[in-house]
Amino acid sequence: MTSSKRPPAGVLDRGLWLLSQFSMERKKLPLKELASLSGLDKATALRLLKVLVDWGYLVKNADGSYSPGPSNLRLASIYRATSNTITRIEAPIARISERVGQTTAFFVRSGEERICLARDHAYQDFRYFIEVGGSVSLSEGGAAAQLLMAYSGEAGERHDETRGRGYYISRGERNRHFASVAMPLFESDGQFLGALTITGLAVDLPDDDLIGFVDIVRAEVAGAGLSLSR
Amino acid sequence: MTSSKRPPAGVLDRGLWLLSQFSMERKKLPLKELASLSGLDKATALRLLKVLVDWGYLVKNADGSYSPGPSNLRLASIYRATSNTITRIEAPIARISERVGQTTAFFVRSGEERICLARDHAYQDFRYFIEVGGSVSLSEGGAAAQLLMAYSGEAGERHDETRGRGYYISRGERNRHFASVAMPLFESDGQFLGALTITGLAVDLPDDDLIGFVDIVRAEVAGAGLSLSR
DNA sequence: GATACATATTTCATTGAATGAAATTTAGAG
DNA sequence: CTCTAAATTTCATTCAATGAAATATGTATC
Repeated sequence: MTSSKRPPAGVLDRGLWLLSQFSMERKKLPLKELASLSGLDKATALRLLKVLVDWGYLVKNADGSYSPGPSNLRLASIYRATSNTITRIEAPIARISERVGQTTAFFVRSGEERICLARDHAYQDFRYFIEVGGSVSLSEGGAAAQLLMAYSGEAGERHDETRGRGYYISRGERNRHFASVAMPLFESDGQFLGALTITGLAVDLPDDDLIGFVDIVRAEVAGAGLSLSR
Repeated sequence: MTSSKRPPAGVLDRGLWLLSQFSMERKKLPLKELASLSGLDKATALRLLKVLVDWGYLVKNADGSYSPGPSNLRLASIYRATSNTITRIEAPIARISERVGQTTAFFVRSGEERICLARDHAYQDFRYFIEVGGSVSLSEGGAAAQLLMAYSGEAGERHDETRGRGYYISRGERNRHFASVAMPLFESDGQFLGALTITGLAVDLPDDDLIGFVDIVRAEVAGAGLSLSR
């Protein structure tokens, strides 16, 4: 298992690059694997890992493998406290999912990933996991990813279309049986914040229904001083 | 405002050192302040900050200041998913706080800090905040901090006593009107996990009550395969 | 309990990335 | 528009980072 990408140059970049190797699918990784996944020499990786463990961003498990550590909770809780977006979006999300009877979630772009900042607590389909903090590569699609790309300056005809339309509908793009509609969310001053999505079983959701959701969302987020266009 | 401590040497250490400057009290910091707090040259700090922003561990606000970014949520959610301690302790915590009618929380040591991994949802006193992810320096006391020091190999008569006693009671140590009892939590194989604390208004909680809580906790955590001694 | 294999850790001479003082630019206040 | 403070860029010097090789540790296998 060799690395898919070349490792970055700087030491701090390399440390964070190591952290980026962890995911919900790869929660625990031994040195060997971290070295090969990251493309770093194992001695180099080992030195960086020591530092990350010292600071609590990773922990070294009894079996010698590494996994994310408690310091991440610390920063996450500060992040949550500063992000007024999260606090403001939670109430609208609850009302939207109530009204449409489907899963509602909010995503932001971070680098080449999309991260879930909030989701409703009501509709948990075991076939379709969305966790707060969960992230997937933008290239792995989904409505949220397409929308985030379109509204964060990505060029291309497909993205032009999305921007013109003001929403993006996907059917089975990321998860075979599901359909989603994603909408851009803007601060009152016009700043782009992220993507709000409504997802449910494809068989329950013809395109017309998904398009109809847009108006519901527009109405609900307005109460929090947010809008779907600049 | 000059730095209290000398900055570490390695680049990765320095990057994480910068991250450690943020806290619930200092959620947003401009370059100037980060440089002086960390003791790093502002050019050096700026370069490191760029990297941290690129990876989403910090965000640069409109006013030029920095604060923790969404990538921390990503790692925090992986951490939460790997930490079976958190999942196992949540149910006992809920039952304990129910039985004793006070705030119950669980803390681990990370470096020179104590981080809250879990707390009950029942007793939220606005004068006594404990947030999941919240952290304070071990030196700033509190029962949890004293207990974590005693059980993570710290030397000293005070810590010997705590280890001998098997719990630590504080009255107004960290927060004037409150009293707490902290107990060590062990994995079934004897591994020390962290400190479980029960906190409430000092006037409601004579020492005898606090000591009585120990047996309740012992009984409740046993159900999750945890114990209060090796 | 000895042997072999795989993974983790340490070492150290070489190299190139990190450094920070100074110069320059940008932004806000008056 | 001018002044001041903060942010950013530059670049010659230096010191921390590097990684190949040697060594150690752990764990299956016979």
